Amino acid sequence: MPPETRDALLDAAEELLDAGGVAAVTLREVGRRAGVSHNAPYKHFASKEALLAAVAARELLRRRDTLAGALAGAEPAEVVLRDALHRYAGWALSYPQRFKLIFGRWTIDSPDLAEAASAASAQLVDTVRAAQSRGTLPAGPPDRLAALLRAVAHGAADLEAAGHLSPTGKGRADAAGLVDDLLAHLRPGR
Amino acid sequence: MPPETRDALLDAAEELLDAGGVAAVTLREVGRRAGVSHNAPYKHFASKEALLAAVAARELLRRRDTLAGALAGAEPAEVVLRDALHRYAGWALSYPQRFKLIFGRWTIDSPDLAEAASAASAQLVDTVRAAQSRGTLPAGPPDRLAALLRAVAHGAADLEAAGHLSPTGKGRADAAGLVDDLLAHLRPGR
DNA sequence: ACCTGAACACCGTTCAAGT
DNA sequence: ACCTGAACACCGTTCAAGT
Repeated sequence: MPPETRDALLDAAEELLDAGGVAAVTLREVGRRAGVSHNAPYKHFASKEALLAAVAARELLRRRDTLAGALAGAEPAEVVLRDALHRYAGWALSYPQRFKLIFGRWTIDSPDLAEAASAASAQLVDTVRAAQSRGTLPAGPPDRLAALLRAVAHGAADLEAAGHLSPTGKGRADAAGLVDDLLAHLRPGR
Repeated sequence: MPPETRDALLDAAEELLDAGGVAAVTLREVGRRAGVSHNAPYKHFASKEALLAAVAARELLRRRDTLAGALAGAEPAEVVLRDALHRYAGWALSYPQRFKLIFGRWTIDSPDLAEAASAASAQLVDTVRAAQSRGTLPAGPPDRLAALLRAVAHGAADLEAAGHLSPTGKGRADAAGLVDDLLAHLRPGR
């Protein structure tokens, strides 16, 4: 285990991010919490922006792994798919600051990250294809269908996190419910 | 016209926001651009956060007006609806920083804003209801259907802005296309 | 290779004045 | 009522050293 300060810095940054948003993560406070000088971070990250990118990268890789686990399940494709979309929305609502960090500035051009993202995306497309051949999703290009499903999960979670989902109580919708609505509308033969 | 410095400050803040994101809007630079001392903003806004909230508020009210215009069109409901959703996504992609500001921190609890948001939402629901009675949208609670449509437009635009929409070229999707896909899937009788 | 302390330019906010 | 200038505490980043 070479650099253990590096992990301590990442942990401290993530903690500050979760607690107070990106504005609260301060290089100096990160150093303080990691027990090093206000200036040691520069030996591990080129800048504050680079530290934030590393936090985002770590979280994205974690997400990729849990998605892979969910999609590898033995259940029918439509169940696995619904579960994965619910998890996506649940994650966004549980860690809104990480969610916003990751999608707020996709200047993260590291090849591992791009690869992680496209691997996750490919897995989702595979599951969509499986559901299509089971007749639980309509025909059509599976990648567009996957993008549509993901857009709903993403948008509904973002709107719910921002409090923009029907604040008035009548037909109250939450992100998971909207995902279910879409899946129901997509079910063929009705 | 009472306070014309106030508008100058809002304009300067918006300019900085569009150019460099929320991190680039600095109270001192805002003052500089507005031709006042680094400190005059405090006579018009309680804090930097309050200035940003006012920028978000102004943009939200503008949006409400253009949405109202689009929804008041004489065309068939499904055309008006499609147009409004396309405009929503187009706005998000044209002004990503304003979009992120507005949905990034919905602590904007001013009553005018809440009212503007819910008025816009009600108009969208009305259009959905009209499309339903024309038979171009499936039955079901119109507010949930409206939330679903908005979630797709919102999520697809956010993902496209972040570069997360199928970076690989095959079944390439953009926000407007995903909105169209959803409307096509929702068309009853097929 | 990793860390420290001083230093610089910048920022948000407050305060005592000015008109 | 609106604005200014000095001041304070804080921050990102750089630099010259230390081990």
